Amino acid sequence: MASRGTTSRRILELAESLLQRLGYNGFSYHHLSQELGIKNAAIHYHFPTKEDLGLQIVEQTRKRFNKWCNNPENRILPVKQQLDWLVQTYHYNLKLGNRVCLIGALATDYYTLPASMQNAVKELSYELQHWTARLLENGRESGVMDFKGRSNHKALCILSTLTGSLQLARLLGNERHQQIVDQIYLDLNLTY
Amino acid sequence: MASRGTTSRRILELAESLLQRLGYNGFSYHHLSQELGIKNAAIHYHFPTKEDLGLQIVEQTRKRFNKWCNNPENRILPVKQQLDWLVQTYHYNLKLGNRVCLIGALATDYYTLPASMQNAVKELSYELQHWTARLLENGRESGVMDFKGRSNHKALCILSTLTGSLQLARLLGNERHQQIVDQIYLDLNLTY
DNA sequence: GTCTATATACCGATAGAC
DNA sequence: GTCTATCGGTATATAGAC
Repeated sequence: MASRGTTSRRILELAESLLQRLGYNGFSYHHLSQELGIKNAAIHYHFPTKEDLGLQIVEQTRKRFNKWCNNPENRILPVKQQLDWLVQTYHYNLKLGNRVCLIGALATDYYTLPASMQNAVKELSYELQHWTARLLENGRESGVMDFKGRSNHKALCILSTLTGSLQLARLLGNERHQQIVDQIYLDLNLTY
Repeated sequence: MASRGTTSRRILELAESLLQRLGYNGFSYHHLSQELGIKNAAIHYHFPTKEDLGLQIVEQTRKRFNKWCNNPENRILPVKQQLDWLVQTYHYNLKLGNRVCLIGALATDYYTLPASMQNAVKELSYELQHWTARLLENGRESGVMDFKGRSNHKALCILSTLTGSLQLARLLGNERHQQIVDQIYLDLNLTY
């Protein structure tokens, strides 16, 4: 199992990258072993099955997200800066090599995933949606931003947009992503 | 090659369904042959390689889209009805069994696709974006809808939202899709 | 146009030496 | 903790009979 050994971390990091670039069914232990300069048996030592590896990728992302959200320093940040952080998280995927977001990658492969991974990515998306809805609700109440309808629906809408944006960027050009983000801010009566 | 023989059409239809449910790397000739009650060699007779099959799926969708857009009966429809048609196209994927849209499915698998498919899906997304931008531009000029910024950016934003929405629906529940669509209409100062 | 049979490659995974 | 070696399964694809 993966704890914090260097090799484990290198495997996990590369696997996350490949998953978001090629999809869950698009990368293999062979890809990993070649690029890391080790044999596939070594990877199986750290992650016995591909399900173990995939699950840890999702759980790692969940922990990263929840850690940021629960950090008191971040919780007291102005609403707009918290939204900026969310948006930068997506933009970071683009910069790292046209990755799509983890949720989008796993959603399109969803019905081929082991149940443990399905449940984990469901949890992640639920937490993300909940946090974003609260953020927007606060933003509207405090007059920082403006939008119609329920904050929960607007949150779902914005998260869908960010998810789709990284995918369209692959087809229509990376500059499209920033244009879409600008439009989101415009629709919220904000400037990025 | 596939023309209009019954078997070819059955293969193409099932392959399209599997592609949008399981991803390009998530379905096989074995899946197809089992469900159609024929042998995988028969499928190779109609579609020699998986690339041939995948390419025809994309080209079929392109033709379907362009045929609708270029139909004079549809071109004279009120702007809102044309937008409704676009939105229903996405909703239809959901009804057919939680399919994601073709563009979303192929975008996440993009870097594992043969070049011919990459080019075809690029073309499709370009045509879709162009048509949607013109639709929104007309809608705003005629006072049917309202939004800030460039119509081209708003079009990209809405298409991203619809793409992501079918994916989030898998994780958060199908009812989320309609909520997201309602929000899109609300943001356009329209009612669905 | 569909079949049986098979070629070839790659996949995830394991046994056992070091 | 990493290696060599290999198993069993499945993938795409083809040859040739019917």
